[in-house]
Parts: sequence; structure tokens; C-alpha cells
Amino acid sequence: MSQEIRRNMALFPIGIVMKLTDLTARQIRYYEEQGLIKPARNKGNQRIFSLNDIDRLLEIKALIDQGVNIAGIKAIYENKKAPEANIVPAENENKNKKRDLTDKEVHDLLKRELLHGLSKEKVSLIQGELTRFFRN
DNA sequence: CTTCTCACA
DNA sequence: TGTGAGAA
Repeated sequence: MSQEIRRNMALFPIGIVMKLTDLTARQIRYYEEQGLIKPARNKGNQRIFSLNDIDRLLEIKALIDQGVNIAGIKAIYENKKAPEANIVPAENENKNKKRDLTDKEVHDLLKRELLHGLSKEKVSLIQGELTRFFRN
């Protein structure tokens, strides 16, 4: 179902993810190095994260706050499932499919899956990014 | 200005 | 984990 595709669609640069998760770029890159997340890369080699990555980052942050170390977190995820690779939104192909996801759908999707526990500011950040993405 | 990699008093 | 250099 397209709903699944959307969750793994890489859309956010590390700057946005930093604000969204309250993690430093150093930490985010380190977690990737440890195989905890699998952000995609754009043509400029910059990491682009999906909603799944952000969710996982938030989970990792919570686990660390609870005193779990990286090894422990790795074990937790390894016993479950490896993070799925992100879907890289095509640069040109995007223009033709931009309206595949309407603003209302984006809003509903976020409200249903990501807004739990996030501040209004962060929600706005996410929506702003999505809006910018689908506007181009 | 933002992000990337790599190295380290 | 932080920080700064040098490049893109």
C-alpha cells in the first residue's frame, strides 16, 4: 500500500532532524554508523531521513535516557527487524507525482503517526518540510 | 549558509 | 561525544 511507501520516503535533511529529535548531528551520524538507522543520500551525498528514521531516532533517544547503551539498543533492534532502506524520492520524477500526496493526506498521516508527544513547533517543522517538498 | 568526512591536545 | 578543518 502507498501508505507504507510514504513512511519510508526520505524527505528531511539532518538539520531538520536535529530540531525534531533534539539530537546533535554528531549523534545522528554516529547512530547511522552503528547501523541503527539507514538514511538515504541525495546526489550531494547529504543524508535525507524518512519518518521511520525520525521515529527510530526518538526511540533511541528515549532508550538512552533510560540508561540503555548503544550495544543494548543494537541488540533490541537486531532481535526485531533491521531498518528498511529509505526510498529516495526521484529528483525529476517528483514533479509529475507531486500531487500524489495531498496536503490533507500529509496532515492526516502526520497526525496519525508522528504527532504523539511532539510539540507544535516540531509538527510545524515537519509540515513545512513536506509542503516545500511537494510544492517543487 | 548547510552538510559531509576525518582527525584529535 | 565534542570540535574544528577543508571541501562541496
